[in-house]
Amino acid sequence: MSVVPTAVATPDEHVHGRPDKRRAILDAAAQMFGELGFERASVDAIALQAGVSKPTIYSHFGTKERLFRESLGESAARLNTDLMAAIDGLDVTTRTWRVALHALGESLVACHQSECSQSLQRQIVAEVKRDPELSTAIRERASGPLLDALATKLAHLTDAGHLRIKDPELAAKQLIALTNAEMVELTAMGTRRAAADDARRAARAGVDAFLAAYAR
Amino acid sequence: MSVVPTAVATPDEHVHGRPDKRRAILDAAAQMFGELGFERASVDAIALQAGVSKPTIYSHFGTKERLFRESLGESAARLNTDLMAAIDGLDVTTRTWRVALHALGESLVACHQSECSQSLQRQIVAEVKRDPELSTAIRERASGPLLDALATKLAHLTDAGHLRIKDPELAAKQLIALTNAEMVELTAMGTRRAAADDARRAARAGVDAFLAAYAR
Amino acid sequence: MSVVPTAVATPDEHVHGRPDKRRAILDAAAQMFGELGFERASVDAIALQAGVSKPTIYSHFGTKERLFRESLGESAARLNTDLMAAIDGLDVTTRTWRVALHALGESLVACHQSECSQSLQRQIVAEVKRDPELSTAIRERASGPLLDALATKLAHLTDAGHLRIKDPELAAKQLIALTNAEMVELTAMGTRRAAADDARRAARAGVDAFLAAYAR
Amino acid sequence: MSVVPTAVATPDEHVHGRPDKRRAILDAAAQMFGELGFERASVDAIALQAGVSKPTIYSHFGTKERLFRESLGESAARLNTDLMAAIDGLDVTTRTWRVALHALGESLVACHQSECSQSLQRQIVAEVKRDPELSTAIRERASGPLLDALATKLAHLTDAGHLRIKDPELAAKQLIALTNAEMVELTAMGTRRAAADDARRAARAGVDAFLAAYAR
DNA sequence: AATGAATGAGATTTCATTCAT
DNA sequence: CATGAATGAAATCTCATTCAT
Repeated sequence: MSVVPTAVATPDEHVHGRPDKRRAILDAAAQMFGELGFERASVDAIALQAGVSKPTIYSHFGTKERLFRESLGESAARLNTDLMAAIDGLDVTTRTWRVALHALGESLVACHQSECSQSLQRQIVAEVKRDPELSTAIRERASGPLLDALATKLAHLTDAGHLRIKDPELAAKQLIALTNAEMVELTAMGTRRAAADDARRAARAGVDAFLAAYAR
Repeated sequence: MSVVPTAVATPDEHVHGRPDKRRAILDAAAQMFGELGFERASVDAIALQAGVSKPTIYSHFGTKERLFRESLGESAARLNTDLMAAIDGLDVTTRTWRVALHALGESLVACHQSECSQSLQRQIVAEVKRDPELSTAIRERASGPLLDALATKLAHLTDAGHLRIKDPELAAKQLIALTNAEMVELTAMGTRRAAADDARRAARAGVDAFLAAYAR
Repeated sequence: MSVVPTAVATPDEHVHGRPDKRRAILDAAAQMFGELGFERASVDAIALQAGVSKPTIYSHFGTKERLFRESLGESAARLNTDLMAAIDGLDVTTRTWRVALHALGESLVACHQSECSQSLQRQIVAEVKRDPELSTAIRERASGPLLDALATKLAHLTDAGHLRIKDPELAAKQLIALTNAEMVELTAMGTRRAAADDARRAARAGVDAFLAAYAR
Repeated sequence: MSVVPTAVATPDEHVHGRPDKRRAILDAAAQMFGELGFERASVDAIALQAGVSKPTIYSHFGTKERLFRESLGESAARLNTDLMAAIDGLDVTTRTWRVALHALGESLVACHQSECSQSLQRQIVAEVKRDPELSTAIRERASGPLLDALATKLAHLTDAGHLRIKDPELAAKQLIALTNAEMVELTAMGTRRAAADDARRAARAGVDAFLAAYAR
């Protein structure tokens, strides 16, 4: 059902070939797809970059399309790990929860403008119309869990009496939207990294607005 | 300096060819590029769709790349017109400014999920890395004016004592971010249109959060 | 019968259009064909260079092929004029006929490495297989008359008791062959001009060999 | 440095692909380029003639241009082999050296009007302006060695007291020029083969003139 | 008579994919 | 299992040539 293959979730059982070749291919694919997009990244170039032959790629992944999906799945998983780490780090019990929320905002912004996230976003947006399941896959693997975790934290903050939130899931989406509100411009649509100061200020401004709306 | 050619701004002076063929080509290009993206949309297909021959396209636009840019420029201009109309419609003087702001939010959401906007966004995000000037061009033609106009309106609302906004430009970005916060999920990343009700509710929720943060 | 059209021989009666346009086209054609050859010289480029529109070219010459032939015809005629002038200048009656013959050799070499001659040769050799009549046309317009005139002069020198030649036509060919013997290398196959000194020395060496063979 | 690739000099080490396909491609290329020239010979036609697919050609040679160069290199090498064989066959020690020199003249003429030589000449002259290095390459591979070998032979004949030659290199060029003096006309600029008798007579006439100039 | 505009045909080149070894 | 070699299909772009004005 999920587009992202099981092999990503359980990389121990290798479907095909030596795992190191598989790794090399996926790394090369992530790089090439990230830089050039699905169409412009040629299987030849990926094979060259990975140091394997083209048929090896095909024996492992069957199709350029499937290789692409697996590559995206990996990137999404990696990004998700980073984001979840940032959210898990939010301590809602301390009195300094506001500071912690600001720190979380900065982490979200940092993740958002990471090379991994930017290229992932580019690839998905570019190809999602051709393969709408990508949307589902990514939501299940990255956005969904992220929002859930964040919503849970916000609910806790509400329970603790710090915030006044009725729909935590909605609030989570709004928090993310607010922290990223300035990033489109600062990163020139994902073309370049924003200066560290600018990113921090943008995150702070987003969290501030969020607090203005929801703090008790 | 601007990537978007002058012909878009002043469509009266036809650069080349009979204007109707040029129109047909641009329409076909907008459709094909919108559906398939730059790479997968072939010039052959565009020519077929436009009912002209391939060389006609090349004699008008010289390059697939240039045709793409002109097509994007047109879409951006069209989208900009719609958005500006929505913003200009916001009456900040009446006592019912809250109602008006909610209506504006709905308009923004409607524009955002219009086919034109969605496909424009797809195309830009997909190709901006290859041609970073696209980012500048679009900001100058669409996002920039839109944000300026919206910021001005918000400043007026602040002047009128309704809102409490220090940085209107930032607030404008946040308002847009908030109204769109749920749209990514509702449109499945721009893959489908949201139900009218859902869109309205999303817009309302965004404006409500905005008001919670900034209403005096 | 002749490939080269009458219009070249009698440029007064213009077949089509104003003669100045015709001139401009032929000049542009000579230049483009000379630089790029028949295939690579596009009619577009010739029209641009001539400052006329493409249909004008077609209304004057009907076909790229015919334009090419007329252009070659003109070049051949021009080259022939130069060569005939050089040969006519040979005074066989004076006692200094050896000096005159050396001067003639130098003239032949000079003509041979003129831009006109080189490009003419390139074009003919390149296209003669596709259109063998070119060979006939050029022989009739340039090589033939040249050889005849030169043979006549050599016959006169024989009559005057200076040379001992049985077959003047053959001797004429040999004289030309000898003066050009070194030119292939000196001009790098017509790619560049030889230094004036080298050209003169080559001509002298050729005439010397000719005299060694045929002087009484 | 040399345009002609090493693969021609050392055809044992195959650069790419199975050697037989490479051979078939080069044979087809030699034929098509020889008949039609660089521009008019399409890669499609060469692939068809060779019985391979177009991408195979590109995987072997990378570019039409490179295929052309390799093809020319082979032709030049083949022609050089023939010419060197003819020259090596000249026995300068016997009393019948005059007969041998006439035989050599006939061989030179025969080589000159061979299909290989004619088409090689056509191709080089046609393309040398676009790629002047062709001139160097051919001189190094064919004309140069030929002239050297011939000059050496002529020097030997001078040493043996048969000829009186100061500059053997120059004399070699002149001998070739003289034997070919009539061939331009006899072959109609390389369009057709001369009758055997005519070719023999032309060779004889050229050698006779040479002897008249240089025999002691 | 001259032109802007249009086109059918064909050029080179690249790509994802599959055999045979 | 991995690969070198091969290919069908399709891409962008150019050209000589012709209408309609």
